[in-house]
Amino acid sequence: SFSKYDKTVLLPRKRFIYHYNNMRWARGRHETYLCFVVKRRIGPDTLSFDFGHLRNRTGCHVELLFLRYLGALCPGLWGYGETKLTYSITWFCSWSPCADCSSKLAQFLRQTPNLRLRIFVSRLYFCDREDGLEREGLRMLKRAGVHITVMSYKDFFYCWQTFVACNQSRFKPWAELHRNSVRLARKLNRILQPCETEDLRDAFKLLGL
DNA sequence: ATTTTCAAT
Repeated sequence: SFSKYDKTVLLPRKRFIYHYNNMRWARGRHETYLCFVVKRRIGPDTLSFDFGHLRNRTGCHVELLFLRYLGALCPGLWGYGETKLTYSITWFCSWSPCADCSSKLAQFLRQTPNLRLRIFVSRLYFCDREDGLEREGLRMLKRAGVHITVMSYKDFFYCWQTFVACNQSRFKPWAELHRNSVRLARKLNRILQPCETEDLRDAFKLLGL
């Protein structure tokens, strides 16, 4: 239930820096953090509705934990007719989702068209193999309408201001932040480019075959 | 050149 996480507690500075560091060899990050902002859409306007952060639990990746809390975070998401509300969620995750989470998220989002999701990630989780399931998972999310982006300086800066107990201290970027972000963004772009077989599938679909 | 990864002890 909602009370299981304390949304009033901000992330300690060191924890944020350690877990969101986008270094190439992120040794020992055996946890994943997810900072989120929930916005309710009313007509053309969006209103910030809630924010906070979550950490994975043993046996439950943080994305699926978030889905568990979704009903409490977005009242009216599953209403009928007039009572059905539209939400936009932006989350910032220290790792990109695994194949299983991507698949479950994509499936969930297809069933919930009144929910928009934007995902920022600090690092790419198991995305080295060309034919890896994690890569395909990210493409599935894209096809389900999710915008996935690698976090850049402005995103880390925003998270620092929003989710971290920064006590008005300014965000100090670590060495290589920008370089790593650019490298990972290029890698993600290559991953998200539809592969040849998908192009063919789309072409067949257009032709009605 | 190679290193890690929502742990497993």
